Amino acid sequence: MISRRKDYNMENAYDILKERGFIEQATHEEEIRELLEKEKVVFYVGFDPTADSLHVGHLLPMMAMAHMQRAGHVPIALLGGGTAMIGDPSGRTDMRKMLTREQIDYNARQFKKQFEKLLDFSDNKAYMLNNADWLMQLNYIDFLREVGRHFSVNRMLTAECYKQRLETGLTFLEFNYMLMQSYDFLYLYRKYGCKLQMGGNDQWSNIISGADLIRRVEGDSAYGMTFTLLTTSEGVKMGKTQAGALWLDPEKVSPYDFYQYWRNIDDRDVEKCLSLLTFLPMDEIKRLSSLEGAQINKAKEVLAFELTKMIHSEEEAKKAQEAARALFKDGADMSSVPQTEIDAQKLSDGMELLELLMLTGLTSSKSEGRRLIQQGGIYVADQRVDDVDLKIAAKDFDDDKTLLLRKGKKVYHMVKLL
RNA sequence: GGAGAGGUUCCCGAGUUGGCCAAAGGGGGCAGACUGUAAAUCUGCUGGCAGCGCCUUCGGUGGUUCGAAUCCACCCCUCUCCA
Repeated sequence: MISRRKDYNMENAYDILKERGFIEQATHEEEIRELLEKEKVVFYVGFDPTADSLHVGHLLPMMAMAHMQRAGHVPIALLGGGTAMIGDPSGRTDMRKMLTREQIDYNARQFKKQFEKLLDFSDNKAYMLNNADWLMQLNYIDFLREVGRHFSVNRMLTAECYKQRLETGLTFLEFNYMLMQSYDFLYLYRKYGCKLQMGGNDQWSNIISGADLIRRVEGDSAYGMTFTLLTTSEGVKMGKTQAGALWLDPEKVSPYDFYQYWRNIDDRDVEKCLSLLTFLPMDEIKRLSSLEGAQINKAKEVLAFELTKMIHSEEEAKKAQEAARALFKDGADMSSVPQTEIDAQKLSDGMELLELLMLTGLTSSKSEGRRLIQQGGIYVADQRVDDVDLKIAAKDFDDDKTLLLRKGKKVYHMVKLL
């Protein structure tokens, strides 16, 4: 059993994904394995371009694509610019907002930068496409005649993805989503020879119907696979923070905060995250995640470092790690702690701490700050504050004109005097 | 188009004999204790502001009233059944 997988070069991409826990369902497990063994396979994953950055939820499919590419296959990142104009009803209770072409194009450029961290787009080793390019010019009658006739409404109605919406209501607009997405697969099959679609588990129905369409229209086999949902041990989607999603864009979530997110994950999620979100070899992951008690913190550091390095850069990862160590242990460099610069003039007759807290974004209102102080949750230069009306003046700053604020145990913010 | 049900604070969800409702309860979130920058547990907080008072909030707009989330009118939206 163990020796079977000594030779990593021979490893099948399917086995890698399987071993690392990516795969939830597959249409034809054995056939897919074989296909990946024999051929250079073009495959695609759809992404919804409604936000201006990818987030942690996208990381899992991105990693899967990267593993596949490393094994010699060709990923297509398909942006749903056209389907975004319809909105996928799968598992949703609300209708999705519609975006303009300009917004989608802008988002696409942001996505591309982030994809490039993990995928190599040179020499057609990967593609990024937008389905608006072919969906927008479809002719309704032609489409119905070519694609629509292959879909049975009876069967669609029994599809899992519509179950919920059948109870709460589903518009015809959204009902069409499945046809659009199936057509995408067909289009990619014809144009790029794409034979495999992967996606989140909520896409299962759409994926199967696309593969079916290819079988019917082209008489060739097409396959589908869905990924595990990246959830915390609590069963909640990973990557939700109080501020919203954990974005990959450093403008939206600083590398330090990104690092800290992973540094702080639940013990029980360490192994899963390491195997799904890093390229570390499995035996190393096994070793790290079997660490006991406080030792597991080492594994969390590795996880945080690896991920920050991959998404941002090795330099940012180092800075974040040093900053974190400096704050929580005793170290030197604090340059990466989130920082706010403030004009010395504003402090000339002292500024209320409550106001400073708001300036730094540590609190969103004075009431909140007041509450935190009353509960002993605010520290200035490592001293717990007990006076709600405390004023901060220039003399409170260090020699290097900085002042460290802290909220709770681990939210730090540096104020720098100008 | 017809008949019903409903839109409440971050979410779910009470509240409709008009005042005692900034609005029960739960969830989530934040903070404190405990710890390992973890989990579990316990405690507190959870609309805003120049804190015992004031201001904005219960789909929208007007109205009745000393006073409305609660009553009336019109409008918007959602769902269910019928066509």
